[in-house]
Formats: sequence, C-alpha cells, structure tokens
Amino acid sequence: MSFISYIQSSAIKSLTQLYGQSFSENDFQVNETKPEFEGDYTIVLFALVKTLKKSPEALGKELGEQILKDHPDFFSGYNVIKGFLNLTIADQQLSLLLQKNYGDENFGKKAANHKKVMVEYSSPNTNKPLHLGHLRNNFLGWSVAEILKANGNEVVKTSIVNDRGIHICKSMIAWQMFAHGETPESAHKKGDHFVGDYYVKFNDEYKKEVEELISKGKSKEIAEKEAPVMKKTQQMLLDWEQAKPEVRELWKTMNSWVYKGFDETYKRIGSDFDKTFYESDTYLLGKDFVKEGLEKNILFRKDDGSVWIDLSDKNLDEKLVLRSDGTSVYITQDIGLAQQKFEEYHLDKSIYVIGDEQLHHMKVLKEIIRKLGMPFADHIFHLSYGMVELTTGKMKSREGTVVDADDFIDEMVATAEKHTEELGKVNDFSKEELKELYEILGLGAMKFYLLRVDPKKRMIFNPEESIDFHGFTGPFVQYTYARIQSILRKVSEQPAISNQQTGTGKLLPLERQLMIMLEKYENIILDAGEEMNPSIIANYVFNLAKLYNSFYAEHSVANAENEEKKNLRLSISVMTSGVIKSGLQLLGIKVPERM
RNA sequence: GGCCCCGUAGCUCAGUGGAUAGAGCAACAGCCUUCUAAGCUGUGGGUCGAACGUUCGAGUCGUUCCGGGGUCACCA
Repeated sequence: MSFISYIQSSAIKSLTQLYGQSFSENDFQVNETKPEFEGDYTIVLFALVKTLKKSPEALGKELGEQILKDHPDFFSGYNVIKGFLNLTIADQQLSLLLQKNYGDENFGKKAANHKKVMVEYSSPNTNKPLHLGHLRNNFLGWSVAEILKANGNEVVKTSIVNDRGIHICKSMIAWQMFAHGETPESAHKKGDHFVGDYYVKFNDEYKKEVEELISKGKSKEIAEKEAPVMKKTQQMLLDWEQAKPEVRELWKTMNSWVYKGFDETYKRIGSDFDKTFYESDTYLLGKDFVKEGLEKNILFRKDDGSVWIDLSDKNLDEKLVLRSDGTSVYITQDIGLAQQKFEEYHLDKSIYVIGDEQLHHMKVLKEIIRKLGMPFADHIFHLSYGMVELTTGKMKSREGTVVDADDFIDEMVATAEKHTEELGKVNDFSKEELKELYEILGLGAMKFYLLRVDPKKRMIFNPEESIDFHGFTGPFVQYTYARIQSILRKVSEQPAISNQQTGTGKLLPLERQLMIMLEKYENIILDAGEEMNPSIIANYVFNLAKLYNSFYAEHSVANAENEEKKNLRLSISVMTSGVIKSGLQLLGIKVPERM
C-alpha cells in the first residue's frame, strides 16, 4: 500500500474514532507537503471543517494527535498551519521501505491482472520512409505497451501496414517509368528511401503533366484527372485488385525493399511487434457486417446502391460504409479488423495509437461498431497524439519538408559522439563499446525529447536547434545512473558492506526527500497506465535524477561520516539507480554503466 | 459554420479545486586537491489569452468571447 493511501485510510479511521461518524476518501484531500513547510504529507482540512463545525486549528490538532497515537510507527510528528495538517513520516518507516525494496527490479510494478490489451501503433505506408511523426508514434506506442505491462496487463503489440492503394501504385509507376531496372542494392540505398524517392518522382512528373495540360487550355480540375501518369496509376490499382501477376510481382518486390528498410530502422529504435496486419489482407474484411446491418435495418441503401449508416442521433452525419460499386471504404475494413482483433486475441481492451487528425474517424468507427451491436465497442480506445510540426508548418513528404527518421537518428547519435569525445571520460572504451554508447545516448535523447511532452499536445520541432543533452533530457537522467554505478564500482573495491541496520540515525532532509520520492514510483506507474501517458514517467524520472544530483553534491556516499550512513546512502543510491533504470526502460531508453 | 484539442516566464513544457504558480533552455554570478562539472548553488524574468460566474478557496470547474490548430470524402 502506498504512503498516500495508507495516510488516507489512517485518517478515515482516526476521524471515525474521534467523531463517531463514517468518512470516505472524498471528504478530504491528502497532498504532498510543499517544501517550504515542515512535513511530508498534508491533509487539507477545509472540507472537514464545514461538516464537523470545528475550527481548522482545533480539528487539525485533534486529528494530528489521534493519528500519531494510532500509528506511532508510521508518523513521527505533525503540525497545523491554517487548514493544513502536515504529517511527518517516521525515519524508521522510510528505512523499512529501503530495506524491503532497494534491490528489487520489479519495485513499483503490479502483479499480473490477467487482462489482455492490444496496442496498435506505427502503422506505416509502404511508399516512403519514416519521418519524425512516425517516431513519436513508435516511441509512444512502445512505451505505452511497456507501461501497461508494468501495470500487470498482458500486452499484444501490433501494426497495420498500409501496403496497398493508390499511393503505393504511384511509387510503382514512377519506378517503371524512370528506374531502368535500378534496385536499392544497385543504387546503394536503403529500400524505404529508394522507394520514397520514386514517390517524389511521381509527384514531380504529375505536376509537370498537369501544368502542361493547363497550358494547353484545360482547367486545373480536368488536368489533374487526365494527366497520363495519373491514369496509368489508376489502371494499375485496378490491375492490382484483379491480381494481375506482373503488377502483383512488382508490388511484392517493391514492398519487400521497403520492409527491409523499415526493419533496419525498427531494430535501431527498438520497436517490435507481436503481430503485423497487412491491409492487403484485411481490406475486404467487414463486408459481412454490411449484409447483416442491412438485414437488421441498422444500415440503409441509397438509390445508387451505396450503403450508409445514420449517426445523426450522436451528433454525427451519415457515413458511407460501402461504395455504389460495392467496394469497401477505409472505415469498412476498420470495422472488420476491429472484430478480428477481438475474436482472435480475446482482448479486454484494444488501443489505437493514431494522430489526433483521426479523432473524428475513430469516433465514427466506435459509434458504428456500437450500433451494429458488437460487444467490444466500449473496449476500443483511441490514444491520440498531436502532430509533430516544423516551424515552417506541417511536414509534407510530397514537398520534401519532412524530418527523415533515419537522418534524425544519425544526427542525434553523431551529437552524442561529439559530446562524449569532448568530455573524454571514456577514452579507454573499445570501438564497439563507443558505438553502443553513442546509440544509447543519441536514442535516449530523442526518445526522451519526444516522450516528455503530454502526447495529446502537438509539438513544434525546430530542426535548427539540435536537441540538448543538458537539463530536462534523456542524457541527464542517464548520467545520473552512470554516476551511481561509478560509486558502486568504487565501493565494491572497498571492504565488504556490512548488513547492519540502517535506520537508527537521524535522516537528513535530502535523504528523506529521496526516499519519499522513491516510494511514489508505484503510484507514478499507476497514473501513467491509467492516462496512457509516458510523459508522467519522464517527468518523474527527471525529478528523481535531479534530486539525487543535489544529494550527491551535498553528501558523500563512499566517504560518509560513519559506516551506518554509508550503508544508508548506498541503499538509497542502489534504489535510485534501479528506479531510474526501470523508469527509463518504460520509455524505451537504455542506461549506460559509464558515460 | 458545427464538433474536438490547445493558450502558463523570451523559448520548450510541468502543475489530482488548496498554502507565496514551478522546471529545463537562454542571460548573469559562483562551485572541480574528496564518489563522473552531461553536474551543483544562486540572481533576474508571470495581469496563468480576456471577462463574468460557482466556491471558504480557481491556472485547475462552468458560460461567453479572443487567438492558434484539427476535423466534418464514394482519400487512406
């Protein structure tokens, strides 16, 4: 039980004892005590003052006395200021926490709750390489999956690959027209970049043709429809749907190039999936429910044969679910895939990590599923996040205004290398060790940068300013970890640590603060899981590292005043480094032993 | 226009209805003969977009307005 809930229930019991009526958690608040006051946790009395008709001072004093009397091992003192009852947790209670948990790798994590959750993230298109926005998605999805695991859930990570459609055909057409048989191997290029380049070439050609037609007197609208390269592309899509062998062959080849490129990037950033869905397999799903929906009069057919659902009672418009030619639209397959996910995996919850531009789409999807009477409608969650934009506006791959994921990673790793060389602390590392360190630091900086902000907020990224390695950053937290490891290495060379009691001496303020902060980790994991928000972890782990660094500057661990203090500070250090490691792991960030 | 999200220090962001609104960056001033200075300590910097309202108490809740963004496809 966490300190805060222990205090809550203690207060409830003591209040009942004092005033003979029952109370609940909603009758008062327990907060952390502000640093300028004495105490660790504060009970806010105003609400109770009203119901009990007592002065805040009297109430605070009575409650303080009672709580102390009821829990002499837990609290060592109290004070009342205005309507605030500040409680101090006993030193021995903090020492006990340390003794019980300091070496526990699973500290703060929950036992299995036998719930199965699917997290869908990444979901790339196979016509261009990944960019900064994809990285936010990947880091977020991966981290949320880890956080949910830490909360006891069984998690299935999935990705739906958008591998078919008109945009894919565009790259294919351009390759046919301009490549003269070139391959990623012959061009010495990563496959996803290679294919992406042809996607750009398509758009260049398309633009050229449209302008030419306009100069011949056609309207823009007609020119866009009649451009030969676009007509070819549309024909190719039809050929693909009819499974024309040469088109399917080219499609397979080009997609395999892209996958190879993606795999490299995924491996580097540590993204992985338990199951990958391909849109080419799922795009026909969901047609069955249309038939059923029509029979049940949930869906209706218009004169031209198209099928719709009326959502006006939910403040949404009518939505098309089947085209007049009988083919399905995006949302049709989404319904089918949602159903397949629940049926195949027996999920308790299905989470979609998708940008906030699709909020409306996901709302409509959920509503349709509910109307169709599918039981899982209320177990679908859209974890929406804000777009990553540049100072110059939105990123557009067609216009080349994107921050490419691979370039960005290279840049960050190079920055890590530069800083490391300047500092010269690991000159004895081998080439391989250095390479590994640069990856750990560069990716740590990136991931922290993209995860430290509330996901739902959109981010503006200025590529001119490279990401810092100081302050509220990944490397700062990693550095704190490395510092602690350095102490531990040093101490292990000294005579063995004795196992004597650590709790008899008086704790210093920074020691107390650290222990109290460590205790909160459990609740932080819980919050981050409920909110599906990794930034809660990032903020916590930064504040913990910051506090430890103050402690480090103020007090010596290895050369503490006496053996007892040394043991205490060692266990605080071990536990801090453990929580840092664990917290960063939830963000997908690794820790270096030295840096 | 309807619906949704955002607006806090020069910049990037924290801030379960509670005490004098906090960090990082940037600026300035200090701290390496003692465990890693990617660190620590300090200074300056705010009409929390605006106005009403609810409340003992509002950055936080409500209403309206202002500013920014998203979305409302037989695209995905």
